[in-house]
Amino acid sequence: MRLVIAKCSVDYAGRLSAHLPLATRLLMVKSDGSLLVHSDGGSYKPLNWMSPPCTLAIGEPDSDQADAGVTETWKVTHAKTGDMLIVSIYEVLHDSAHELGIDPGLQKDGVEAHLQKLLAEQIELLGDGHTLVRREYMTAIGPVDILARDENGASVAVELKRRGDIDGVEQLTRYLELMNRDPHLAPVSGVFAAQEIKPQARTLAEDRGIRCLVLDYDAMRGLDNADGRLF
Amino acid sequence: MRLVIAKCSVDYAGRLSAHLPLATRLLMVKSDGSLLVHSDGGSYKPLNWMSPPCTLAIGEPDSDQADAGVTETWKVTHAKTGDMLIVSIYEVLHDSAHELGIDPGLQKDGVEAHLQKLLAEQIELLGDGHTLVRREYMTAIGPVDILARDENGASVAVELKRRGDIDGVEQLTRYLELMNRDPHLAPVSGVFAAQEIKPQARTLAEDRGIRCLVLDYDAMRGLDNADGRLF
DNA sequence: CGCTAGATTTCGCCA
DNA sequence: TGGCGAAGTCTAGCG
Repeated sequence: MRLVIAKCSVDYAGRLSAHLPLATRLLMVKSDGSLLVHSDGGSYKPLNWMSPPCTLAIGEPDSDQADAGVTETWKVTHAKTGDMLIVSIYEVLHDSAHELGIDPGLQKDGVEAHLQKLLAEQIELLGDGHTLVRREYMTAIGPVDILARDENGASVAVELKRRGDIDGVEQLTRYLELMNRDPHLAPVSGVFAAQEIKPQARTLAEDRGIRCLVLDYDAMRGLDNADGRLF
Repeated sequence: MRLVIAKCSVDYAGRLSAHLPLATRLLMVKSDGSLLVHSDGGSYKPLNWMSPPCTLAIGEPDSDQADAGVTETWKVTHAKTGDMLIVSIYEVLHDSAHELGIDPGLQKDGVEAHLQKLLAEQIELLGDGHTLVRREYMTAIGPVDILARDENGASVAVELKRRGDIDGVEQLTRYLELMNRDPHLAPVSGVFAAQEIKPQARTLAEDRGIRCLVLDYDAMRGLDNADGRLF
């Protein structure tokens, strides 16, 4: 990665035309040739950029540009789309290159995983007297998100989704069918829990005797995090 | 703006939880306190970030972290939402600060607006003998991009898009349905004009008797702008 | 100030 | 690989 702080103007011609007047900016050249033009504010979005795959060609200014004070021009082209980004550099204030290597990438703790953890901790959200048996309860056709017991000790299988769609109801139905054949577990009732449950999914679930539970993620997180669990 | 290249790991807790394993990355601290964590690839989107308004606090690692090799910790908090970004720095490879000043900002030449202007000027692109009635012709359900007349004086409604998708065809269909109920206008034919028309959209449009017109933006701009404003 | 629609959106999933 | 939907979306216009 190469970092250049320079007084420059920028022109983009591609899906639209855009122009950045002369100012001091950060030019970030990534190892794939892509270029980001950042100002010292705003959001994470650059003022202008070129996405990979693209190629950077550094050239001399023509006489007109040289007269105007341009010392070098960067031309970034996207081979496929023909998009073009032209940076006219007037003064370089900083220039450094760095070897970063390949990034292992972001690990997102998906909302579903987090919801599962939170619901396991707040199992009473299923109803008074409910107790957790275990998360990821294994069955022959895959893990049930949460297995619990209700106030009478009867088994409750919970399928968790961020968005409750018909697929999730079908999935839970299969688990319930299987688990209800196991005399150690039966009778097993089902709870379909999600931040948002689609009307079709709710209709299908209730038709099959599966209870629907809409979860308030923020509230659950707030409860869990009131004492500052993470840091 | 402060630029730091460092071996670091990053944790984010806010609307979601995310973790970046130890690797060398660019940390960009903008003058509004916001932080961007960039890798040497990908798109313009940072691996992780904190949007302004937020505050950066640099602190010492605790003993556990120090044992693990952490030399300093950055804690960026968003006062309003409570979002938190924690950067654990293991080694600083580069550190520089730069005064950039306020950026004058991007000047965009919008494409759809520009296309509309260009097509209005080059209305004969619709076909020989076509004449412009007006741009943004108002109807009860919104403005039609361009209303024209064909060589026989019959009304032509034009829907303009940068990329022609099914939505645009639906939109034009609604306009046509409405306008064809107006005896002053009927019969109104439709033209779906875009720089690029998706096959599905073309099929739908032609099935409804709507003509498709692919526009060559560069050629249109070239005609309009023969003196070459940009390059 | 909240809502809405567009974005040079980008990103990820799934068919 | 293309289409579709979500995003820690961001951003600008408008009521």
